[in-house]
Amino acid sequence: MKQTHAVGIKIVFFTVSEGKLFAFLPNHRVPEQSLSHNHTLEEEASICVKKTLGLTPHEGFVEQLYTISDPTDVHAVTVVYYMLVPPDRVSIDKKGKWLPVFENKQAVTDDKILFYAVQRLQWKIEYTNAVYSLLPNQFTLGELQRVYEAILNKSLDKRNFRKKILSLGMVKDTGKKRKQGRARPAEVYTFVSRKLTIVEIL
Amino acid sequence: MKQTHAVGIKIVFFTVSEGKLFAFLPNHRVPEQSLSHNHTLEEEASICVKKTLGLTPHEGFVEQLYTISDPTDVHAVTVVYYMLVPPDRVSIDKKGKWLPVFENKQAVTDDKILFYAVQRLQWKIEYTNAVYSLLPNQFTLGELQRVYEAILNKSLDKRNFRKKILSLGMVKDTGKKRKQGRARPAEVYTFVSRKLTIVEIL
DNA sequence: ACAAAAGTGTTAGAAATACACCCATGT
DNA sequence: ACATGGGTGTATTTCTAACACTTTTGT
Repeated sequence: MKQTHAVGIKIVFFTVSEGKLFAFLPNHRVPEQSLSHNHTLEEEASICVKKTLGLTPHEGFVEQLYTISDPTDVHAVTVVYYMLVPPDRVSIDKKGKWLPVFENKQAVTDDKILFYAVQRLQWKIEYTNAVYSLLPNQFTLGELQRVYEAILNKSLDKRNFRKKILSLGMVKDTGKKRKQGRARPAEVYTFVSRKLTIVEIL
Repeated sequence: MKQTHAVGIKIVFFTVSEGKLFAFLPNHRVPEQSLSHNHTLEEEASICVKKTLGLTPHEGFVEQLYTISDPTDVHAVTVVYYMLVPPDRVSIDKKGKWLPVFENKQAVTDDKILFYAVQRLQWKIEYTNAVYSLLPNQFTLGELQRVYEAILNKSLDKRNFRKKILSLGMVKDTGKKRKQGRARPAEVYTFVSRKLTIVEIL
């Protein structure tokens, strides 16, 4: 005799904007959805992404975090994911629901999930190219650094950062330059690969 | 309207013995069990551990790996764990069901799960004291090194290994010595903590 | 001329790696 | 005496971290 359970998924959506890490938390909650029959978890996650932000999952980077269970909850079993959302796909009308992760002082229902997701994200960007999904196709090293700083919540040394990134070979120079304001134009880079890659020094 | 799903758990049991990493694979399968109502995943995992090997989970180290889904499977959703089993709790009569992970050439039904579990385990022991659960309370550095070598599937330099382990402060000297065979008696060590600890150099 | 961000090298300390011999015991 | 596993130190290389000034552009 087989027993069945209500299964849900939760997705912590992250984006970086104005030098800050934001999470999508409408009503101070992590978006959640029930798993339907005939759907895999991945399919259901796609639907959740679509429904919540109007995106498809391959527009960002999605990773499964872990699975929790609580027989007394609406969902006896909940599979938790996080997704990195490119800032240009964040629509303005949802602005109020994106909370700055490190500054927010409001209570968040799923704060443990949120903090764990942040930690896993911080970890992930240290040894993979996962940040590609938080930057447009072309970007400057300054922009890249600001994304790292926003996620790690600390400032980094410019020279050491560039040395590291370039030695890892995760980005390549396009030869183009971009002017911004009244500053010196910056070199424009692209990611060598826009798929998740373990970057390690051989 | 809420839909429900059959949920299962699978546990990859590891142990180290005779200098080799073994996984418990009766019928070349990873042990599996259905989640019952009123049980959390952790409770169900405990029951599975008990039923499969006659142990309680706190006799070893248990970690959740990830959750997979297949709507056409007996279990639409399966949560995968691995557990490190102290070798002295491995009973002889189950001997034939423990397969040597790196030497085994027989087909294993859940080989992807198995290999992923091995990889996560290899990773884990690099920055935590998780191996405590594969050693008795008292052990020599030689025994500890053989456990690392079995899991990493490569040999390590004795001097560098000892330097590293001692500098991490995860073990302490008991002052006792243990004679084994016709060799020089070895210092006996214990783990500073038998809880999972992130070991890093400050 | 000045404000703003981009770009660039060196040095010192820490950590990782490679490597070979003597020690204490049992047979 | 010899076989077995235990124990120890040094030199090299690599990685990390700290640090300040010049360049190019717009105003």
